[in-house]
Amino acid sequence: MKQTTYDQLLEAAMNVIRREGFDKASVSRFVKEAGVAQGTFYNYFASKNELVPAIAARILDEQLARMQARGDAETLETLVETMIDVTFTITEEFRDYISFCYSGISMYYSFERWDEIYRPYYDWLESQFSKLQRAGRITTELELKAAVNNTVGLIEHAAEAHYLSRAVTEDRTTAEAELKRMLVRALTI
Amino acid sequence: MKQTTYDQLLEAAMNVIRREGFDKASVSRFVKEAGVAQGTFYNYFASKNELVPAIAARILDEQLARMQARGDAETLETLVETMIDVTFTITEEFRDYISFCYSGISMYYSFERWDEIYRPYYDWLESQFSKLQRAGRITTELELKAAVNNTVGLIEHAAEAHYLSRAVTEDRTTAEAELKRMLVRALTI
Amino acid sequence: MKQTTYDQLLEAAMNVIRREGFDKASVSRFVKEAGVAQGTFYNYFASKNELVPAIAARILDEQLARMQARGDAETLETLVETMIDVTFTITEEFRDYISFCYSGISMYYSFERWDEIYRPYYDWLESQFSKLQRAGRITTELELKAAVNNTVGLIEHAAEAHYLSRAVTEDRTTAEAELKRMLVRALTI
Amino acid sequence: MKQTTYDQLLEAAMNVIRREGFDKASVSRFVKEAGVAQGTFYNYFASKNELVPAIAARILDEQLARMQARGDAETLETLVETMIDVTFTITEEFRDYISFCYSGISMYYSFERWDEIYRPYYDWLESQFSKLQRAGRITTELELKAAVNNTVGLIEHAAEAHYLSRAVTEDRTTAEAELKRMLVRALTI
DNA sequence: AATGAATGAGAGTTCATTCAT
DNA sequence: CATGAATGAACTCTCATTCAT
Repeated sequence: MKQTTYDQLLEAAMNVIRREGFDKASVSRFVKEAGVAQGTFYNYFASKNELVPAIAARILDEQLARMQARGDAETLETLVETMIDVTFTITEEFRDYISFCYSGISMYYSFERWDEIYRPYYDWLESQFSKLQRAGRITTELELKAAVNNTVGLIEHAAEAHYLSRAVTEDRTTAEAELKRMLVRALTI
Repeated sequence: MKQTTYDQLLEAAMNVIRREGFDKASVSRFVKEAGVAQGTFYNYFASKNELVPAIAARILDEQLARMQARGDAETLETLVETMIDVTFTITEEFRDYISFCYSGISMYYSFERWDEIYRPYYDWLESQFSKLQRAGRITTELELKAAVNNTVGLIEHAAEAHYLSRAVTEDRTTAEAELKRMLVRALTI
Repeated sequence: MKQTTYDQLLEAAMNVIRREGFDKASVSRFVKEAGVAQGTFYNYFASKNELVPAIAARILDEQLARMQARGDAETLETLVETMIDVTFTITEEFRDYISFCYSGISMYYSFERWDEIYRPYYDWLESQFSKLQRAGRITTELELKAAVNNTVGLIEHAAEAHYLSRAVTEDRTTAEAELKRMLVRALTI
Repeated sequence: MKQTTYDQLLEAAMNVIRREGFDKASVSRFVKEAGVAQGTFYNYFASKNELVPAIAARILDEQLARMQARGDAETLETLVETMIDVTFTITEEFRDYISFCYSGISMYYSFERWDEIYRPYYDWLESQFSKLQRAGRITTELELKAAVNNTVGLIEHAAEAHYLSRAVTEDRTTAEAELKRMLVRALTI
């Protein structure tokens, strides 16, 4: 099955960014990599900036899909473990794009755009938390939405600290274990 | 007392960013705002990029100074409260520069540069945690460095979610309370 | 009665120019406005430039038709009055296209193209002058073709000064009266 | 004496327009001709469009200077003769720029910009007319400002018809004579 | 230490036009 | 006749940086 021009362009853009870094990321590089004309880019993206949320969405979609693929968790421990594991793996895989997306979105878009992209993930987690709460496996001391927010934020921060910062020296297993312990302590009844 | 040209330039840069946004941030704007010649900039900064860590450091120094000004905390609750309060206030005050710094550093520098800037903050918090641990006020279940890292990350994430994202609708007091409760649950004995 | 694609395109182009100005005048705008495909334009116009004389001709045809609709003038005064009145009205109505036509024709075509478009108008006026001359109502001191040329030019210049320039403050009635007086003085026996 | 960069650029732009026509007129051609860098252009002109009124002003300044160089006219005939002669000569000399200026100004500027450029010329002519009127050599039937406006317009139109249109076949002497006769008839007592 | 004119590569974007369907 | 994706040259303009004064 033939790849669409849109996919060609998105993939090319991601390759360029991975290989040459954010600085060299330019429309002219993208189209050269994709093997299409300069003008073709603008048939698919209104501007260069529109590439940024497109990449971000692709990563988050992938992340959520992997979490959902594991099925609904029976316990808080399992849920937290899944989230941590998938987030760390995704962060490792897509480390080269994550800075790019942060920079790009904060530069060119309001944070509402972030929320829009994160929305499915937040909604899914909220429903998971809600279910566990009804099963008596999560504290009712915490407000649900805030807990969701803080959980996602904490896991992401840890994964980024691990994979984007070279200064963190502990191994992944330790980092994940510490993080899990902290989260379970925070959320358990 | 006369302001040094260096300070003039740094302040001018911050004014431009605050007033005109990240996109308009350029050396030519900075020097116009500072009222000096184009070439003068390069007597003080090796390149435009050097401005980014300079601004980041200025913000983090200010943040740490305010935390330290409150004196050593006797309890975990007090420490967490102080950190949350100061971080939220700083994030509010300097919200316009935070994206700029993230973007700039991730674009032009390795994350080691981040660590270097954060180092005094981490060190201070580690000593605070250590002291509280010895006083039996923090769990010994968690590895100290990881706990420090995760704590800073969680607070920062929450503050940024609150001030940089317009989608979060809860008020500051609620956000802070939820965050504190979660952190204390995670860290307390 | 269904409008032909040609007319749709011409009308669309005129709408775009009127609404969005000369700068936005491009084939892609025209076809979007007309609701046809990009390629369709080239079934009706050899190139974008061909639109310019098409619009110019449409305006001049309309102008001449209105003058002729008033019937043959018996006196110089009546003729001059008719010409002035119609020219001022047309200039007002089509002011948005006049710059476009001037620019476009001078850019892409020789002035012979102008003459070609103006030819029917000149010919008609020459016959009118000739008739009045024979009736002893126009001086024979002036060479006919030159007088025709100068008359058309003077009236057009005045109308454009009135409607395209905001600096002219006199009202239309005054401007027309002064112009008529001047022309009659120049042409009368 | 060394030519300033500004003059180099203006002259280069005029050469390019004369040699290659309006279509090829682009900033990159101008700077190549002037032998300076692309960016240098923007040290002297805020945008490409700013070149247009600059050229227009240069031409009109030259025209007025030549008219004034002939000294104050004693009779209407002399004044009209001078104006016609100078305008025809200037139009011939600068014929290649005149379309460019018309197009450019009408495209990018309000007509107020035209008035601004023409102002010194109008003012001078008004004072000349006024003087001749007091000397009993010009009719008082016509309103002064309108007469000035119409006179300038008529002469310009005739000169442009002569030099920009290839269809006009009469020689310059005849064209000038006809024009003069018409104007004197219109303005004389 | 300060100046600011000059640099020139390269950015994002637009556009008229083509052509296979 | 109509389509619209693809083209790619050309455009204006910005920018960080240099260097003679």
